Amino acid sequence: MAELKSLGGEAYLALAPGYGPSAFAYGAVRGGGGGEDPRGTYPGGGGADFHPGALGKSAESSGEQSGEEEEGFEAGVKGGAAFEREGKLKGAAVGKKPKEQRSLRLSINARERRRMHDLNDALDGLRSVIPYAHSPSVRKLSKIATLLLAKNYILMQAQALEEMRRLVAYLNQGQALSAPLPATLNPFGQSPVYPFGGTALPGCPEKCTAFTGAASALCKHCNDKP
DNA sequence: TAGGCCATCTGGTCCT
DNA sequence: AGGACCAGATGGCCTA
Repeated sequence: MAELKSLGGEAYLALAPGYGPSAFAYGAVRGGGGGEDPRGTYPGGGGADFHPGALGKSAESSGEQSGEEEEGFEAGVKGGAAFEREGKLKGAAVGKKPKEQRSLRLSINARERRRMHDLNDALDGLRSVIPYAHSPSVRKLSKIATLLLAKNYILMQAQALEEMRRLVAYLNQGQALSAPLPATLNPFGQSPVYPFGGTALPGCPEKCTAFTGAASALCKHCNDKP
């Protein structure tokens, strides 16, 4: 659970029942024992999971990797078996020769694989911007956990942004900062602690630079300065 | 061994 | 007709 502390902003970490605790345990417990994801990375996945078993199947059945459609093709363990059982294709393939049907089916399979790989790439991209622990010792977020965390993270950021806007609006009213902010406007507590860890600069009485280190376009005092 | 997660295959549906 | 998208089925791998 240690790595969970590095996540910060715990509000967005609250996952739906069934995913939150399990997701935590997944990352903490499994990752803690572990090292790198033993499953590795699938080819072309851009860092996404690679399933050894899937690789075997993929390498054997994938047109992408074995010379697209055919010859080296071996029916997949499941779908392939079903395909063999069916021995036919519905829809567009109806009326085509078996070899053409097979070629078409393999083409469709390859497209679907690419589509899913693209989807996984996108999920990896999403994981990369979610501030959960990224160390090798932490297990990668599952797909569902990634989506739920992303959703909560977005909500949290939106809420934080709204708080900041209200705070800036309050400061722009020209009221002295020495007076404690109303509770509703001071999410950071009684002391003048600012979200970005900056220190108020003496130049601006409104201390707006404390937030960004630069004069704020939203601060009337900064804007009034020559 | 059960449960979770995942990759792949497949057929159906919708859209261009 | 062909491609994209989707959901169900299947089986492999890993962890508790």
